[in-house]
Amino acid sequence: MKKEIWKDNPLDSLKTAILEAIKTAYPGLGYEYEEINLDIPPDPKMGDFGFSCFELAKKIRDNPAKISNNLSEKIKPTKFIDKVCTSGPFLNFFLKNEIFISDIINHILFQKESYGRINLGNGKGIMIEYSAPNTNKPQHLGHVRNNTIGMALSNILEKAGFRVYRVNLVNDRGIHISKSMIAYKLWGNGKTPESEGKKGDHFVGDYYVLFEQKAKKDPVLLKEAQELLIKWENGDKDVVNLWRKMNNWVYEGFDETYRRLGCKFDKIYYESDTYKLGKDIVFKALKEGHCYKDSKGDIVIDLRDRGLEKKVLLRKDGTSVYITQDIGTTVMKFNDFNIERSIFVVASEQKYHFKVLFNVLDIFGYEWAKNCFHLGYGMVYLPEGKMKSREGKVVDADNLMDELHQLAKNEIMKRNRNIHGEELEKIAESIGIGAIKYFLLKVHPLKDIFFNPEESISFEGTTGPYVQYTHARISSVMRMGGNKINESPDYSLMTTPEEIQLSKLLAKFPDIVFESASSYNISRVANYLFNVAKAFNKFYHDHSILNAGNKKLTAGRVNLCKASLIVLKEGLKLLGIEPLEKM
RNA sequence: GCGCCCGUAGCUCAGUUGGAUAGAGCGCCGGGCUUCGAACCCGUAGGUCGCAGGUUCGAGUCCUGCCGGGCGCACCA
Repeated sequence: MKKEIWKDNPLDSLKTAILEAIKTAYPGLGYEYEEINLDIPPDPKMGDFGFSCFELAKKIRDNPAKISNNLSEKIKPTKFIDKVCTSGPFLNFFLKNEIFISDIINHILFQKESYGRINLGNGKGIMIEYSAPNTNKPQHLGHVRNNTIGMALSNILEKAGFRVYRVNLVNDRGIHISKSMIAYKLWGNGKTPESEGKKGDHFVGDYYVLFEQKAKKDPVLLKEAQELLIKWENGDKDVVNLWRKMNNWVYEGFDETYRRLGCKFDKIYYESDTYKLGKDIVFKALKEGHCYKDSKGDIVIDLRDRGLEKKVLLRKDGTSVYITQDIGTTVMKFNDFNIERSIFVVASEQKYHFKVLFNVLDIFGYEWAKNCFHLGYGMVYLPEGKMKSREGKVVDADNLMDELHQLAKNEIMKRNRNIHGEELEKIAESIGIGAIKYFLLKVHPLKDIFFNPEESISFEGTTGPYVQYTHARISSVMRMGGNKINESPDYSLMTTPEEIQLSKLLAKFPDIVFESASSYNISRVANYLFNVAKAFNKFYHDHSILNAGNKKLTAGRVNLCKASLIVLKEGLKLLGIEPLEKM
């Protein structure tokens, strides 16, 4: 972490002043810029920003209160710092508000959409694999969480200065695919998604569910599915053709779901392609002695000295297992792209699998194996428990989006906002999908989510629509006259707690991007945006902007609105939620 | 049984990487639109941070042990 990362941070001069005071007071002490962390004191009466001296006390082996006192004498008021005072071990700063406000607003208005960009990544390549659907069923709420996290993380890392590559890995082969194929062969009667007027992934998914129902009573069906899989592996023409036809139906369905969610990929990997490379690599590793053939004939690797178990890498009949394909895919990723790090966004239930995978790759001699990271997010549960595709017990992604679209539409019409026709549909879509995304993103990715359809997604409080509403509200003020202000602002007139609080929060945006990107915690951005929106709404409620009674004050407040608009817009874009001008 | 994750207000969640008096939203009760968007704002009530120890100036946060919930531990992907 080098200083250049923070170049864009408006609080830079405060941090620099503290560092210089430390260097003057304690020469030779190795204290670094990035160790300086600013707090916000519990009460504004105590100061605008604070620095605690406990860390220093540890290094110097002295009383933190004494250090704080000592430092306070070394820091003189600057154009920026009004007053320094101590409160025990805390060194508190009062800023010259008009300078602070004018600095931060000017900074944001100058930076525009690049405000918040930091240099954490320094242009380094990073890959994010997300979504990874199976081609035997439509996507459900769990996939939506995955897609939403994957997109947001990609955007945030991009903002943090990484070169991000988004990829998908489609699980298009295996016994589960054979099951829907068998069901279609037996009961499909030549129907197609077109003939039934159904989305392709739903059409295929119905046969998968049908198979599971029938297979309960007729075990022969499972055998048929297994035989079909072997035929597929042997390249049987009819089987491969049917496989291709049904997968294409599914892809057409997925395209529609991805379009609505806004999923974009630089490349899509198919396991039907990558498993072959995986096999080659395992055979090579066998020759090199990294793994061995056990008494049954399976190729096995022994990971017990790494605290793991033995793991089969290839079946005795030469067919691949799950990990074989992932070995191939991961090697292919590092061959295809110039990346330093590879992130796998996959549900946390697969934690062990990835631990094994990364260890195997490490043993095989790939130095980049230590740069693979599994971002395992928590499960999504329904009130009745875990979602189960094979029983059809899921919250379907497409239905959910339709439902929220409709709810949003009702809300708009209730407010009678002169929004009609195509525009109404477009805005309802943005709000509905924004609500879903925000609902999933505001929770820490590691935590499980319990989804209650009746109460989970609302349009009030800590929600996507609340943030979007604030954005639309500011946009409206701009339309109503904000954009036509020519007067130059006088920031010394902006002295209220609401104006100061909002400005302080806007100044935190680059810090939030940093924290979110370095910990892969997308919920930080979501919660920060809520705080910004809340601070804006409070400010808006308490103070008049266009009718402030003083043109220079109006100009200042309009600029504060513009700066807030930029932060909200950039923040929403990071989350993959569309900022709206009207709603 | 073994391994990993999670326990914070009635419910859903934050908690700036160990810092000042633990915060929001929803819900309940009450208040605020002839004035820039009320999908908004304000107030009241609500807590043994699962329990018990430990580490230190300081623990919701770190270590240990319990309790409760989840997820893994296949030639399924």
